[in-house]
Amino acid sequence: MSLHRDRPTPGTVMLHVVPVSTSLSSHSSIPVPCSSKARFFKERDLVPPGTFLFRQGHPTVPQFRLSEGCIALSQTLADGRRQIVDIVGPGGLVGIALGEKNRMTAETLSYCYIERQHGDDVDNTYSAIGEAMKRIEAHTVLLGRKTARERVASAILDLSERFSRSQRMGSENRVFNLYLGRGDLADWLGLSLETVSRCFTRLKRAELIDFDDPEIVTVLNLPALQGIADGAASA
Amino acid sequence: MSLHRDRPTPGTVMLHVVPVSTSLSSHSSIPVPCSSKARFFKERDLVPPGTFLFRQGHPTVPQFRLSEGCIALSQTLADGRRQIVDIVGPGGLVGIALGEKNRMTAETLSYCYIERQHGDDVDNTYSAIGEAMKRIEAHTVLLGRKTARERVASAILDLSERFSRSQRMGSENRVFNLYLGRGDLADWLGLSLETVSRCFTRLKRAELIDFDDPEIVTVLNLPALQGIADGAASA
DNA sequence: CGGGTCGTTGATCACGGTCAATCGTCGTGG
DNA sequence: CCACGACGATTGACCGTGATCAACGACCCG
Repeated sequence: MSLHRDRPTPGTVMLHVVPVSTSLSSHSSIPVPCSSKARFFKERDLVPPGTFLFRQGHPTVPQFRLSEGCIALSQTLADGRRQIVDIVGPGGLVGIALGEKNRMTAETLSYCYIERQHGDDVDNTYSAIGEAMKRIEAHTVLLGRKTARERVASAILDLSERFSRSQRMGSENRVFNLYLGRGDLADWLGLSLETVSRCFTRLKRAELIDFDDPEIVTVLNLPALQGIADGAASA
Repeated sequence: MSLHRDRPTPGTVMLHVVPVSTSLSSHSSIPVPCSSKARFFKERDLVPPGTFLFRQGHPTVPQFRLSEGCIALSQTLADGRRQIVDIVGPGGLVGIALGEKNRMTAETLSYCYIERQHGDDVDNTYSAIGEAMKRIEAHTVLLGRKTARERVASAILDLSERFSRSQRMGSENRVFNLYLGRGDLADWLGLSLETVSRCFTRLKRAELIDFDDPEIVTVLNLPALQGIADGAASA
């Protein structure tokens, strides 16, 4: 199999993976409250892309750590508008729920290795929460105040930092895998699918990035991208 | 004095208030790193509106709890665009920094009572962080996917819940104080000042809200407002 | 070969931003 | 006491960014 994004009959693999409800009925999940005293033995699992680890409004599930892969946390309005609130990469914590119901839907965007997070690993948990806060705060500024071009540039830089393989920074050409499709990017950046696509095309034509496969991107001019992302007044 | 928003010579009162730099020079602040082992005796202080408790990029300051009042946490881009990331009300935690530099600027929007947060008050801290997460996540959806009218309706509901005095919910008419001016609301909601003003006018004409003083608002039709805020398809 | 999904590109439109004028309130000083 | 300027809110006229609608091509799989 070449890559992700080939959802292999969603739901089948979930049976032995994580104790969450995949189906819409909630009776199959193990409703472990997020008690601070609960202890979990460490467990590691491989989850295919397109898997819903938990869904908005369903009972809370213990938090776990993503050791490899990419997961989208999203929230959906009544009429279907979707907003991806955070993109979680390796090392990130998923399931910071702190309530009885999930406020989020978590979907894997690639093959993911996930493992239970020990409740007593306080330092690790705390720093992961800090990282998540930092990301979401920056994203708030992006959504509230940046233009489409700035948003896309920011996203490319963010993802390139987190997902570039062989980060030999000597040559400034970072190649990396956007685990998000154009539609996912749109739902993350608060734009429409078409606008995202157009921005990619423009950045490509400006030779700031390059791509053949629309999901594998090369950063050609990092400083210029950074300038755009930071809102440097460009002519 | 009638209310807030009459900045009484900013900076003068800070001398004995919080160990943060009010002036732009950072030598006057006590650069207490956010060590988890640090203990602070509880201390309570009254801070006037328009006070900057700390600024983006300055050394971190110990976190404290807002027992009364309203504080805006904002981030500013290089070219001056400002985004208010969170509005903190009574009970909220301020200064969840977790780094060496503040990512935020904190400005009081009213007279505020602030008190030191005990580092060992883990339960309280944890739940406050959870609340902050919840707010900022909801705000992400607002910024990414809601229309101007929906944003303003959401903001009014949010603030009315948090700041309505005499919350006798029997009569559904909640009167409350927007501690934010139109410009602050704009920077919070990712809109322009004028758009915010227009939305207020429209909601007033539709008799969903009422106000004479533009900062003191009465909610006249809560369910309808809720419908708009949630994106219910309105004719 | 046909149907599905995803990405790109074009044409058009509308929501909300920008620019600008006006009004009311407040504080200050002549 | 009133004139003046500063500030905030409101309202109007206009414009531009990005959404929407639509067509098309590439690719994958059955």
